Amino acid sequence: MNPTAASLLGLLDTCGGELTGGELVRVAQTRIGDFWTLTRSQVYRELTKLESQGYIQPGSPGPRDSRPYRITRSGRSTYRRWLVEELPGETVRIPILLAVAFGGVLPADELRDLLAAAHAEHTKRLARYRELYAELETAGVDAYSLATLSFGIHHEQAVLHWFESLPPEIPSP
Amino acid sequence: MNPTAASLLGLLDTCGGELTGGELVRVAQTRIGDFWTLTRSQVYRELTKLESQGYIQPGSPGPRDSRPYRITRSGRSTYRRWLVEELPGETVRIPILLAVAFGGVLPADELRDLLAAAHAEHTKRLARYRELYAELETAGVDAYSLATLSFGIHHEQAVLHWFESLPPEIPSP
DNA sequence: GCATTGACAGTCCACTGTGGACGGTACACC
DNA sequence: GGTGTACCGTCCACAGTGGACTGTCAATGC
Repeated sequence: MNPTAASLLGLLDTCGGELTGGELVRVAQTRIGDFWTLTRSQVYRELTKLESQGYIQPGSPGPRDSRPYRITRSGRSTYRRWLVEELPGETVRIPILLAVAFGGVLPADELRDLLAAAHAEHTKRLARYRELYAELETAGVDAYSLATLSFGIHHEQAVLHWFESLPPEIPSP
Repeated sequence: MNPTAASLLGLLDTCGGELTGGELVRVAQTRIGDFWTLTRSQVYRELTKLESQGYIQPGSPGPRDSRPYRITRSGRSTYRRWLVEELPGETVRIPILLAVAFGGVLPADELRDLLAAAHAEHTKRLARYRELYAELETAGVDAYSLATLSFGIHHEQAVLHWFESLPPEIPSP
């Protein structure tokens, strides 16, 4: 079991019915998209494997070759166990830090532009998260969804604080 | 050019000499390991490609088939341009958030244990970063290295704040 | 001296994750 | 009805991960 498979099973488990590959991609985008990416290719590959492992079951085909899947009893217990026993650690890949790490060899104005663009990007993202949070909160969404979104907010705030804490030796906006 | 290739060129550029694959893995671990992972397999694959592209040049072989590489003029200009023009966005993959997102279907005590373990882990990491920061600062390391480490500190602080901000409905330590 | 051992340099492979190209199908709109 | 478009799923090439494996050197102990 890998995280992608587990998240697909999680989505199928918590949707209370059947979802096709395309629907899973969409649902994943809104429900876990901010901290976990599911691409279409990945989703369909995993669905094939999950079916062969008996963790999901296809329902009756819909339009355009769409195949809705439903989680099985064994799929449910497997992914829940995976969540608590085999959860991998987080992986961080932050390209902008590469630019900072090697920033000493870059022209000062280019590094500054780079940092300014990233700063603007994160500012926008934070604003979007906050807005979304307010919406979901008033909509009475469950605490778990709010908690993951709240993580995003904490993260973006930290990034912005970091930008603003850069010492004057580093050309920053 | 991909981020891995760029970071290898960056390391070769800023080391002021030659490095073998093994040395690159080690140097990467200490210099950029906290926000970018380089595995051995990846490093050697990239080195082969970088040499065929003329971005690096092998020096005279050392013991145990070790091949030190030096960056070329074209390698230098290519990766520096990449840094400012083609830097990809950050990718975040945080498995613990999967457990939170689907936490509603988990037994409360299991979720709590999971969160407690993660909290302890991040607390330790933050302490380590802070220690390292103090060391590097007194050692008079350049501002760029301190800045990347500082990012790690901001990130870990944010994660811990998030843990502590979880609402009582979510079983947390 | 020589064998054993262990660390190290690099190779290889299977799997996971990303991104874009592609073909077929249904639906909406004229 | 015919056409465009959005959608469903497939496929492929590349990037990234992790572990198994070979060969080499050096230290250690006999």
